[in-house]
Amino acid sequence: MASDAQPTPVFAKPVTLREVAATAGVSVATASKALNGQGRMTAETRERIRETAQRLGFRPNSLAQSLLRRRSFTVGLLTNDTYGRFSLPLMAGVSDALVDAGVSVFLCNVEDDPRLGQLHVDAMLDKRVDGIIATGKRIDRHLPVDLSNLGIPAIYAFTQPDPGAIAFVSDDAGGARLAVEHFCRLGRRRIAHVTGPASFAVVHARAQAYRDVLAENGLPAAEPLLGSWSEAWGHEAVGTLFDGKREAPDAVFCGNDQIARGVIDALRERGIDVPDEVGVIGFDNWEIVAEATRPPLTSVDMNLAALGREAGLTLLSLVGGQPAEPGLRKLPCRLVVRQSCGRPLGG
Amino acid sequence: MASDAQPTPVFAKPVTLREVAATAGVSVATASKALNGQGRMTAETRERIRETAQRLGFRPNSLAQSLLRRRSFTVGLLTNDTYGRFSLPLMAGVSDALVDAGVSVFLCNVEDDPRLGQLHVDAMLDKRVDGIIATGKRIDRHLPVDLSNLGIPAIYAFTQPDPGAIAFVSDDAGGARLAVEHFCRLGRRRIAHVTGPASFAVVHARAQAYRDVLAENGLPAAEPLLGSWSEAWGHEAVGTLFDGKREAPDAVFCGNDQIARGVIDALRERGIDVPDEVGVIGFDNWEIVAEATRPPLTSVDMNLAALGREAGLTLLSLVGGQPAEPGLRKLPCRLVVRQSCGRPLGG
DNA sequence: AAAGCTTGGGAAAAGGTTTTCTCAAAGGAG
DNA sequence: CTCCTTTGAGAAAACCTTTTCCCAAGCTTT
Repeated sequence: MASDAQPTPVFAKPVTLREVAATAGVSVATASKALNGQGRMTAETRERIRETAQRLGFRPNSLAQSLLRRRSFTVGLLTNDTYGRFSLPLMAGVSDALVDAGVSVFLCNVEDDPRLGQLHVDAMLDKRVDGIIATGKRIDRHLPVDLSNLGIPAIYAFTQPDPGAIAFVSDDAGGARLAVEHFCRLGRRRIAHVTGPASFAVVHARAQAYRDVLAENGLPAAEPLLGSWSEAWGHEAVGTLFDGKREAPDAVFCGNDQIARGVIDALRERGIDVPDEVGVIGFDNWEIVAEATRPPLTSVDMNLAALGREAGLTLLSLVGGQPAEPGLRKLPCRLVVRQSCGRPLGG
Repeated sequence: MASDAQPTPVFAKPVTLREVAATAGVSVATASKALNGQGRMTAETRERIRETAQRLGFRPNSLAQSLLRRRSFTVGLLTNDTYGRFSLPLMAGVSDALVDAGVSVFLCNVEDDPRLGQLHVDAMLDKRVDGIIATGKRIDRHLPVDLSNLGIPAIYAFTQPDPGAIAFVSDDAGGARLAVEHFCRLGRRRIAHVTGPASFAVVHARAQAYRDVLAENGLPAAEPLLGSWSEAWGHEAVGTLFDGKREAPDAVFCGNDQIARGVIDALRERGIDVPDEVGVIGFDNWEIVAEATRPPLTSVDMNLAALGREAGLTLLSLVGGQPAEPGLRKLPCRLVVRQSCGRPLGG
């Protein structure tokens, strides 16, 4: 073995099947079949070839295999979520679903730039990805790419799909129900809703669910307070809710964890106890925020990893030729209970 | 099989060079040369072939090209930073550096699981990536993978490298200097340092720089307060700093933005004004936190995108056969000034 | 007019693997 | 002893592109 004598890292050529075959004294065809458990040969021959491949450190060239099989065992993941707040859990789920099938993931950040999007989509197509998953940071906006008529399957996850496509999204209304119903169960009667801007579809979906649950429970529905997704807005909204002109709420359901954080901070500044006087629930379950609030924040988790997992598995079956019904699939959220809601009132 | 009568979109076979050649009435060799600007032929022939390729929507099969060129134009990015706090800016930089060279990035999250690491490294090797970049969430910990003797170049960025490898890291001492010198320039005299646990190498590097700058400026150095990276610790540390037994600081340099956030909140609770009475600087410039603090937080930015860019470019030159000196390359940090330090005192 | 050069384009190999044929030898049946 | 079947393994095509060599025709030079 000459490879012992290299001082600087010399990048050795990988060993090929041809070399394995030559070393084992068989043809490449036989070697291939031996390693893949195909064909017929004596157990002794098969074992000898396997042992040789092992010893030489042979690994089949995936490029050659892909060329032949017309499948690259790669998929592209497109995102415009630069900070990865939503992308990363989702990506982890996708990757988790695919790694067992030997499929790797190209991550492409397209920002909101159609040129960059086209660039990356072209690169994916050139590399013959088996499929594409598009993901974003909000459900009601389309990525700056056109994924129709690409010749390969595309799946949308947590982003606005093309018509006729398959998309996985979180069930925002369901998530909101979880939160408000939780408040109801705990005996809260005056539940407020502080959320993001009206330009977001989820704001309306969640607000409607909020109203529905209150109606179902015979509770008064205050008009949701729309603002921005920021801590500052949560802080400010408390000023509106507790201005003394109206009956103060005993629970606040917030559109995201940052708003909830702002709400909790503002309540503390006013000397209002959380959770004893007012319960607070957030949305997104952004752990690093939810766990840092005092008290730790109960929050709705969108199960993005599971969403990614489902998207990955569905893409896989699509690539495998299985037909799949187009349409929007809503995946349930779950409520992560921490300490910002307390125990049942008067219970 | 019901899949014969396609209800779902049929995925058409991509058009090959052979088809382009046949359509244009030339050989594949000529077609290839025409499209790559190689070989000699009449301008008319070349143009006809180009036009045909265009019309048919031909795109060269990257797999076949890679097989021939023995370069896949892909690299693997390994990370254990699940939340992507550090990985994503870094990844954006890597991607940015590589996209122009037509190189795509496989993102692999290996958690801290050696088995998962091996799985992903094997997958990368099978897919014949041209190189690998390893990145993590702290500089003094090694990823659970062995990247030596892989036969392809590997670069480390923001993680502990193997000996003899090339690594890019942030200059933490330099970053700390920036922060403390900024305080000095503003006329702060009693500068405290609240930072993370002693188990982190960066804690010591920054603390030493903190002491050095104070010594250089003839200022008293208090012992740095070591704790966790959390808001809660920042909050708690204020209790220690402002216990009345010692002279209260007029500036706090924090080990990260969350600590700084905790410090600022605690100061507000005590009625101590930031920045008038006490200036605060954070580390990491995690914008979503830094901009949400009141007042917005001045923070040291590690330039992770630039780090990723450098790592990407270096890997590219390594892949291209250029030699490169092994060793640790420290890239400078920069101070992002917001409003938590105020203007020069008495200025 | 013969020899050499240029021009335009094609044949074929290479890259590494899988799969379908094909074939020789050995064994069994009649 | 001949014919057929099974067994074990190899040859070659296929996947798609690039590149090196090669060749024929037309042109120039002497």
